[in-house]
Amino acid sequence: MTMEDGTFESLGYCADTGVDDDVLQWDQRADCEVRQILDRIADKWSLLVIALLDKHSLRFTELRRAIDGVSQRMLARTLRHLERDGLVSRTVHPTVPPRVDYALTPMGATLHATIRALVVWTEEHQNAIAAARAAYDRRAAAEREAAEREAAERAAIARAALPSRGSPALSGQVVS
Amino acid sequence: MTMEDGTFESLGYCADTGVDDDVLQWDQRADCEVRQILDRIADKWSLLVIALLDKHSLRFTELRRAIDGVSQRMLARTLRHLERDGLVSRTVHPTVPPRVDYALTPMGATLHATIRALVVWTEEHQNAIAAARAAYDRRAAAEREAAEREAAERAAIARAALPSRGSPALSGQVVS
DNA sequence: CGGTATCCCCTAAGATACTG
DNA sequence: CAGTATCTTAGGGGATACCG
Repeated sequence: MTMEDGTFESLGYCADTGVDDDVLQWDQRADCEVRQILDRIADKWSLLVIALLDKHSLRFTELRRAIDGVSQRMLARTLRHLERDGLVSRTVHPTVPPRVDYALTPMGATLHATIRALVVWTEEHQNAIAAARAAYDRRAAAEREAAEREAAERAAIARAALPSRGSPALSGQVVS
Repeated sequence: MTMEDGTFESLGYCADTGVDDDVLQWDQRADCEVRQILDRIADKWSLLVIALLDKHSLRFTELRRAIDGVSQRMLARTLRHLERDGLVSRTVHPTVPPRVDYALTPMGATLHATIRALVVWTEEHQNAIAAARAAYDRRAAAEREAAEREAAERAAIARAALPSRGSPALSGQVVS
């Protein structure tokens, strides 16, 4: 059985609260349906599959080869999910070497357009993001270094203040 | 140390291949930067944070309360990531009860707009998706049932064909 | 208040092997 | 070829405890 499904018992259906523009409402809804659908769409492989299928339909192995890095299991899983969601269609040709073609449904095609916008955003900002990361890391490194220097200094002071002989009977050894 | 980071050693930088429209190129790039950024954006909490911060800046605990379900650890992690990527800014007020405000950077704001498009898509299609899922599940259930009926029939036939006594010495029991 | 560090569990996803 | 079944592992993410 197992079914490896989920989706059903997660985050019980929360009735749509009408067309409310409030952002708080947005994330409320995000918690119910949007979140889940988005997670599926944006998962590791779905995007790639949708991207590839936008040009023309492909068979299983063609997708497998095109994606490079996806395991058989993950590709099958991804395709079944997308099929279940009505985003890709699966047509089996009962030939001798079995042939299965995957294609985008009309709905899948509209999703592709939307996703494309996100990808474009990412492409446009990837340099800015890389720069921000570099800056952040530089700052973090500087801070860490400063902290270490300070710690060393403190240790030196402690050493100087202590009597030449080591531990005075109990407690206090090197001090952290 | 641990740092719990990653990001660095994953998927070495792949130089941008110019502005090529080919879809194959798209997913190639998706494998390098887009994929990773998208994963961050679409992760369990980032979306919510960005959504909330779009209205006005918030402090840590305000976000914590607003999101409901997020652990301290995850919220902190998410915020660090978003800060590192230059999507949210973190300003510390050195008051007696320390106060830290988080806000969207300009880049974060543009991302919000883009994400919003995706959310709108999801909202517009969630009914269609739900319907597709229901249809798929119905089909699957029907198929499974049919398979079970067939199996039962086959078992009945096997039982009838077999002599009243059980396994004939070696091999062939129920036959697959 | 605003975090970081630690432990620990559980699921997602890769590798492998088998089936129709 | 087009999958499913099984095993195993990395890391996402919660709970808890402690620092500044």
